Amino acid sequence: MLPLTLAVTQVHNKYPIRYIFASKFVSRQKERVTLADVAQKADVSAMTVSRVLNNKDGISETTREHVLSIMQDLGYRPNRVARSLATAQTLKIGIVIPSISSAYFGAVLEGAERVLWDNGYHILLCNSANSKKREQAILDLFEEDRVDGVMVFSAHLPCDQLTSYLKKQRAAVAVNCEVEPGAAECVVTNEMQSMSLAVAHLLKDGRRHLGYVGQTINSRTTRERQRSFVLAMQAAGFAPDLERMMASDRGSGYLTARRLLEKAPEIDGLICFNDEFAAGALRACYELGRRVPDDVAVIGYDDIFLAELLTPSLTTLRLELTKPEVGALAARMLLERIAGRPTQDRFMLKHELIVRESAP
Amino acid sequence: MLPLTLAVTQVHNKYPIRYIFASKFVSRQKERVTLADVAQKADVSAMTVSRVLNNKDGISETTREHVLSIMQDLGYRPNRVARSLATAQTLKIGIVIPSISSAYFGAVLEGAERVLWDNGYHILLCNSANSKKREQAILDLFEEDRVDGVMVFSAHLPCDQLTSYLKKQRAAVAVNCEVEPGAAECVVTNEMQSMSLAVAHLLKDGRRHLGYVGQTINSRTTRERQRSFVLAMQAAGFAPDLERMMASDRGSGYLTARRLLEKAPEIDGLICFNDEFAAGALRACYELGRRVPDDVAVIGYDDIFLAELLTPSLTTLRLELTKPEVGALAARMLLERIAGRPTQDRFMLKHELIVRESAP
DNA sequence: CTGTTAGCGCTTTCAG
DNA sequence: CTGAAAGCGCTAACAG
Repeated sequence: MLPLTLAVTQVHNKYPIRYIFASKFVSRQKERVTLADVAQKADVSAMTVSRVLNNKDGISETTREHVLSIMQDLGYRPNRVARSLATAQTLKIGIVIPSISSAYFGAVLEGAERVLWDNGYHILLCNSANSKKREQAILDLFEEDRVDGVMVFSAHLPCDQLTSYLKKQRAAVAVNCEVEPGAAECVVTNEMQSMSLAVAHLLKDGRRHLGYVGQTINSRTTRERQRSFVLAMQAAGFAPDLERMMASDRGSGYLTARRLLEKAPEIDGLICFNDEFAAGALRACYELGRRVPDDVAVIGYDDIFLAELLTPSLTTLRLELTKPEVGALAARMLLERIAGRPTQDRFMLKHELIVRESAP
Repeated sequence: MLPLTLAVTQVHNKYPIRYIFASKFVSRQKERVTLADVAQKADVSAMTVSRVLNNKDGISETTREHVLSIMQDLGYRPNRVARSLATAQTLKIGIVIPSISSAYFGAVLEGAERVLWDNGYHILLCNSANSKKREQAILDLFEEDRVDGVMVFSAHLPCDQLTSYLKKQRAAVAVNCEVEPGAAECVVTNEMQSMSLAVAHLLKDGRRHLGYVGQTINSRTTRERQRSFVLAMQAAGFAPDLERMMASDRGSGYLTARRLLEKAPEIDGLICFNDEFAAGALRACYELGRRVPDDVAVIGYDDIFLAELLTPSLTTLRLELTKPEVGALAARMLLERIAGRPTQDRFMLKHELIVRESAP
């Protein structure tokens, strides 16, 4: 399509490490001013420049000013790569996320980024694209990058594997993952509590035929949410009715809801894995001539930005923390751990029900 | 709120570089197997190990197998920091994005990540949070990180400053930014073309009182889209009517549309900066009792995932490339440039009008 | 086919 | 208060 051919790069999988041999035709690093250049021009030792750079005590004010002005003149920028090698600290955090483009993870990431940036850390971001293999490859590479810590969101790796990968890292925080305690700090949502809220809300309204529009992607949240639906229904005295549960992958909330409603037309209440699925469900109801909320009530999860703008506006389960706050919390926990201070190692977050038009 | 106190870190702004002095109480790097360890155990020189690692020719099969097995045994992972220092290549790309959580940028980012990962590059991601100061700080830090290239999306820095920052980088691609040619490759949208499509579509429908719901955030796209609206209206023979244009920042598309409709009730067609704004406009129409599209037609930009799920489904301007494709294109251009092969240095992308219910 | 030497640009450590 | 020497873990450039 595009007039671009790429440098040939090869991935060698026989290696214990995933190693990519990049093209040789790479332009060399630009010539850059080094600390030694500054030292020479300022007529002091490299160490003096280094001390000024790191704001160490025991430097006379005159020398300091002098060195600083030379740094200015030369447009000196310290080389963090060299610095990292010498100090065994990279000031980088590796983040693994199942999907960058999801509204949910994007918002969480934003909160984490803010906290990390404010504390001098940079983010190395990788998208696992909902693949276990890639999660493993990414975590391995983070080890090679010698990141100071990693954050994992909604991992697909099973508990034992994830645990062993995280143990190899300097510090780790897992958000909505299953990990053995000790391997990483952990932020998780209380899925049973939230699902109970939703189910109770629909039942108290006199609805009796609830359906669940789930997601198939393999993660703690998808599993727990589905399991909780069954449990909550049972707790309310209903036999689990698998006919009224249907799951599919991202993007097909609309189709799934539509098939579900066609298969089980008696359904009068739908709980959807997230707000995007719920939006699809609203559309499906509309097309099938089912009025919302009169015929079918719809509840989503996450309270995304558009939830209150939909018509009817969406009743949804909102986390007690905003999504950026969740990211920020996880980031703060990671920083604590990097600093060697142990913190509470498991945060459990609740949802609250935001009642709007789709399920009053 | 949370039982967490942070390691005290300070940002010193008097320095020419933004330098953060992190806490001293940082846990040291885990003891790790080095290349020298492997060499010793395998009873070969470091260079032999290095050659095996890099898949160089001129190694006997036996030695290679032997070294590989020792690497396995020891669980060796090469240190990319050291490698970067020695080779002056980091295999990292710095990305500056105005907002991670926006559906638009998230999708673009995802495409870029995929291409970069496939070619062995990692992403250093920073959120400029729509701040010029932060953009500058980020670009400075990318220089210190010695990234192999940078990608900038919808920068806020004015053309001349952005140009000078990008010139200092090894390679750069700017997406929807104004940059002097040569400083960076560039992918931009043709705003005049797209706005003309939208305006023509509404006018041919007999509508005469068009309004524009804009965004105030300072970027090429916001400026161009607004300017194009005026120009397109003039070209169609209407005097520019500033009364029918209103802009606000992110999140308040609903409010802006509402105020606009109250101020200029004769409006029968709205063009909105993006689909989220358009969703707000739909809601505003609903609340004001204006039927869409009968009383007011609404057009958005981007064709986000939810656009066709809204009721009425949204007529919108979709780029000829999907958002991930835009990211992927930009990433490929960057890789070409890193490889030293010059490519076309400006891509101009068109929009097409996706006609749905909100403006048939 | 394999080894030796000398850095990459910074910081740690020890002297003065 | 400042400097000299050694090294972080790897690779480039020569030898052999």
